[in-house]
This record gives sequence, structure tokens and C-alpha cells, in this order.
Amino acid sequence: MPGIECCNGVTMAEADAQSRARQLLSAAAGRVTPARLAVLEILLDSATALSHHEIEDAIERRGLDVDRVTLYRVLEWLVERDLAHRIAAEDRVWRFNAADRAHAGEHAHFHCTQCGQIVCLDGPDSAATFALPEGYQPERAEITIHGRCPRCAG
Amino acid sequence: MPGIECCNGVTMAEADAQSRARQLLSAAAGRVTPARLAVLEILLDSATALSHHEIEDAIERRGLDVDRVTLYRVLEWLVERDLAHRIAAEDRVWRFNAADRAHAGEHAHFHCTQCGQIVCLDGPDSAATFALPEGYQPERAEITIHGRCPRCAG
DNA sequence: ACCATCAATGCAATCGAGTTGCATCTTTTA
DNA sequence: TAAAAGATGCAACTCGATTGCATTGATGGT
Ligand SMILES: [Mn+2]
Ligand SMILES: [Mn+2]
Ligand SMILES: [Zn+2]
Ligand SMILES: [Zn+2]
Repeated sequence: MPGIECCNGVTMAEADAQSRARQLLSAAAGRVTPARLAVLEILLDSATALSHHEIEDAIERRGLDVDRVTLYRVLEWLVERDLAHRIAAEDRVWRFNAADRAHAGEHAHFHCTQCGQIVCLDGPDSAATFALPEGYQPERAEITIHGRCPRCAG
Repeated sequence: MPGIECCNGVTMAEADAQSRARQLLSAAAGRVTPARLAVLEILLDSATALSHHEIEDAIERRGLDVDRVTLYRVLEWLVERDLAHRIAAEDRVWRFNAADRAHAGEHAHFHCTQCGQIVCLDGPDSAATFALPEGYQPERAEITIHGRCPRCAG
């Protein structure tokens, strides 16, 4: 739990996320509900992509109670409005990130094979040019680097 | 269904696959069973990566009957022995390829967003060097190009 | 402030890919 | 050909995710 304590056990990072979440939700056409606020705040506050379960736990830790189906629908809603983005991992579990942490367009991901964490990498970097066979029309590249995160490599 | 007809409605490609499958299975330590033969033949005969369901259908088309659990276990067995390799797609369904079609080591995949087919791409190509943040230790890159296959782009 | 509207929620049931336990059958080896 | 190891079939199960439907609640207009 990083960040300097602010008040009521809420860190400054969380306070930032709170106001930003409210602002982002107001901007998007749709209702501002406790569930949407909490989920977006949690995503904004996290450096790593979070699974449905991890978000559920974070919600509980805030003393809130959101039905798991509602959580699925909130996440779907956020993704549709580009407030979050969804990552398919090899364990067949979706993970979510606040979209602003993920740089606007394409970006790669890093997956730690030890702790399982997934983080967004800045920029598409050396935009690999792939020699595709004749006739294949590329639209986007999905790139995941597997390895060890700083914490696990240390 | 590509390939020149050979006999009994079996194409030459399938005949090739049959002998190659038998040969590969004998080489690997383990029993040569009808299920393993059929599955490996089907994988060898396919240009695209096949889902569990697609393999099941192909087995039925051959007049064979293999339990779905057995199919899962056969696929697992083939992957463990590097006779096949497994691809995680965004629809959370595993797809399989005969390993010899996939070049030995790392290789990228192409996913057609229209027909859903997944094919292995030759070589890792311009092995993109990613500018990872400090401390991240890359081990392998997983690359999928999304776009239109020749058939769907035409 | 109040209400009416309709989007959002909760709950139970359901789906679908994949897994596990165990009894039975087959391949292989001696 | 028989024993032993290994593979298969079946039923039950796990788990992430989805659907249907009745109820609740956020919001805009009064
Ligand atoms: Mn991302
Ligand atoms: Mn491949
Ligand atoms: Zn790690
Ligand atoms: Zn296609």
C-alpha cells in the first residue's frame, strides 16, 4: 500500500484517484454510481493490471460490497468507454487497467512468470516490422514480454 | 479440404501426415494409440491452429470417437513432448499446432479478426528489442499480429 | 424537494472450457 | 500369453464469465 497517508487512512494517491475517477466518469455519458467510482479509483491507483478477484478484494477492503456480476458489468462498461482496458493472459483470466495508465494507443505488456503480475509498458517501442506472408494485412500487434519483474529478479 | 485425393477419400497430405504422425509418436517415449495418432495427424494436416472443438469435429469426420477428456489429455501429452504447441487466444480457448509447423523456437502468430483463424508465422523476425524499465528481466516475447488473412482481406 | 424514467444492481441460474477421481480397458514387454 | 504400466471413458466438478429478471436508485425535469 504505497503513498503518503492523507486522512481517514486514505493515501494521497488514492485521493487523487478519487477525484480523477469522478471527473472521468462525469465526462463519460452514463451514471456515476458507487460501484463505478470504486472500480475506477482502484484501477487508477494500481500500477499493475488487476484481475476480477483482485478488484473484488480491493472493493471489500474499502468497506464496500459490490455483487460480482455488477463488477463484471462495471468493467465491461469502463472498457467500452475506453476508461479501462482489458488484457487476456495465459491463465484465461482478464486483467484490467485504467486506460490513462496505458498510453493512448498500442502498448506492450510485461508478465512476470514468478509473481504473475502484469504491467503496461510505455510505448510500442521499436515498432517491429514483421515480414508477413503475401496477402496478410496487419492491423495491430499484441506484444507481451514474459520474464521476471524487478521485485522477483532481485 | 486441400490436397489431391489419394484413396478412400484420404488426401495425399493426410497420408503424409499419417506416416509422419506414426513416426513421431514412435520416436517419443509413450504408447501409440488411435487417439494420439488421429490427433497428431489432424494437427500435422492443418495449416491453422485448431481448437479443442475443431479437433473433436475432425476426429468425428474420420469416423472415430474419442472422449473429450481423452482429447484434452492427448493434447496435453503432445505438448509436453513438444510434438504440439499451445496458443492462448483472446477468446480464452487454447489452440494447437503440430510443433514441426511452428519453427523450433520462438515465433509469432497471426490472428484474423474476421474468420478467427490463427496461423504460425515463420521466424521471430526483427526480434524487437524492447526498452524495458530498469530491473525487468525479459525471457521471451509473445507476439500476435491481429489483422485480416488473405482469404478475408481479398 | 419530488417524481417519473430507465439505467444499474442483486440474485439465481446457466454456460463453457478445462480438470479430477476412479474403474475399466489396451498397449507394451517379458 | 500374462502381467504391469499406461491410456481411456464416464461422471462429477471447478472456475471465470454470462444471462434473465425482478428490484433499486441516479438523474433530469417539474
Ligand atoms: Mn496495458
Ligand atoms: Mn505457433
Ligand atoms: Zn514478479
Ligand atoms: Zn480470415
